[in-house]
Amino acid sequence: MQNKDISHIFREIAKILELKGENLFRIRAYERAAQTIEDLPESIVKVYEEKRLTSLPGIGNDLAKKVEELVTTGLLNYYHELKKQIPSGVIDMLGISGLGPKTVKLLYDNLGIDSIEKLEKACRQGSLLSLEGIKEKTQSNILRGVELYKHARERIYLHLGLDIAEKIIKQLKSTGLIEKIEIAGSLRRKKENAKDIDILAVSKKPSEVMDAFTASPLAAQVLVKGQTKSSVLANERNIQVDLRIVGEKNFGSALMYFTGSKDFNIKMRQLAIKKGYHLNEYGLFSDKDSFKKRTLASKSEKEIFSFLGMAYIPPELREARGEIEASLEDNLPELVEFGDIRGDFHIHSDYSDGSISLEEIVLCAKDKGYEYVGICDHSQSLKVARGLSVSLLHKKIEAVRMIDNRQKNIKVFCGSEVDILAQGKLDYPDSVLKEIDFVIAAIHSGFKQSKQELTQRIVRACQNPYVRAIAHPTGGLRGLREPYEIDFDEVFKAARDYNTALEINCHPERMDLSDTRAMAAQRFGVKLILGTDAHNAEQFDLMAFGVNAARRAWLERQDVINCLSLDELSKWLGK
DNA sequence: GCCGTTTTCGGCCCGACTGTTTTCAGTCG
Repeated sequence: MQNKDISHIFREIAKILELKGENLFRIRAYERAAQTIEDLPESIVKVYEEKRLTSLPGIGNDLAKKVEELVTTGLLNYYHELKKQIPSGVIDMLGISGLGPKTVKLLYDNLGIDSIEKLEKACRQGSLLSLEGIKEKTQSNILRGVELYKHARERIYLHLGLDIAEKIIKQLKSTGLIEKIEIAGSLRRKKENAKDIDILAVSKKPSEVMDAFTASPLAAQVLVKGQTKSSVLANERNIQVDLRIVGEKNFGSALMYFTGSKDFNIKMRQLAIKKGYHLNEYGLFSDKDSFKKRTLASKSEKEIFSFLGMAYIPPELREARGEIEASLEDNLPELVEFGDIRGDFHIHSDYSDGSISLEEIVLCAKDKGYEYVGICDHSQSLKVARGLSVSLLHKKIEAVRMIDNRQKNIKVFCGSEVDILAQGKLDYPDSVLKEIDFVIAAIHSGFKQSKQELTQRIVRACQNPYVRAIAHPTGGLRGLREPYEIDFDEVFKAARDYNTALEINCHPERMDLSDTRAMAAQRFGVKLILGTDAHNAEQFDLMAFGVNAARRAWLERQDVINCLSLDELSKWLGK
């Protein structure tokens, strides 16, 4: 039973309870617990075994018992009973935008609609009009929701989301109606993927901006259009874009609200209440009553945090994972910044499957202002990526040495991304490994092995005296291949004890370790290393996304190998 | 169902937009 299985079951329970019209706060308790378990950087089974379940936020006695039942029996009787009451197709209908529990229940109870297919048919036949409170407009909106559902929009990578957002911002600015505009939402928090794009702007003519936005050539479809808030589907990737207009004096509070996360907002508002204030997107107020209230802060986020006695919380941390408490105690981490990065290690040259030469790599690294660069090509077994035979590796070592000798302002290391073979042996013998400056070990085969076998392979690699890091430790390819299962405690322990770094692979399809895993690793005492896995010149830019993930993982400079000075790095390489 | 520096009971974030109403419920973020 994995964390994601249990969080899935809790979410399903929440949906069924919604359909049954249960107490909203009870429903939210299940959703909150699901989120806690999903974000949990360690195995819920371990938390259960160590009797720490009720110490998790949002998990009390009752939910702890349910987790226990799931962990020990693999089943949950309560869930089983609930599922009997509502067909699964009815639960699926909740996934349709604009269709909530009340309407779904109405459709199911009165028309027996228990699947999205039946819903679509009923809309087309006009059957919904027989119901009280549903007229032509609602029916066509539901049908539109069904259409959108069928062309399911997936979450998009951060870099693509930022790209689309920039285009829209550029277009809006060109209207001349905008005084100030910023990306908010999960993109501002630098979350690795986004389900929508949130933009906040200041304008004296909000309704004209709304007209321009909804009529934009970049918008394929208008979902909602109001005085100060509109949503469209972008013609690129069909992603939803929300635009909100506020006054200059509310910009800070609106930016905070619109940046989220949702859980962060809830906690902030609760904190404001506890201190006797009232917080919403228009500001921090002395009182909820609109006649008595005075504005305490609203213009900038800093002002609001400061009035609440808090240190400024960078957007990347705003996930309700303890940052509010840390901020109140003035105990926030000093997050690593892009400017702290002094080099990149995980780069492939045209010796194996990269498209750039050694010389070009050095130029790219200099261009980034790096002090050092490691060139890692694949090892001999990885034939598909033209892994280097021992003799070719020797040639490459020679070539790198020659280039390095010619450099004044940058140190060039010869590295290798060495396969961890099925039994945990490395793809070059130690006698060869010791000639390489930087060995990063990786699993590229045998993904189907058991959790124990995969864990042992990585542990053995960590223990090898020549291995300095483990590349993409969980092996997932987003949307393509599920990560393999490993025992993180064991891997973290080996990495810490043998001073082997774990990579945050910056490639958007990898992002491995993820932010929450990297956070867990750091708390275990493991060092992290950022690697772009660049195979061409453009991919050097992916480092920024690794820094984003590192910041979301609460990492400071001393946690990240790429921040070491050349001297410190050389010492570390010597293990 | 959770949770506690006002509380072990009685709260639980809050406002915009929509459609169907004639003051509001449902949905969303």
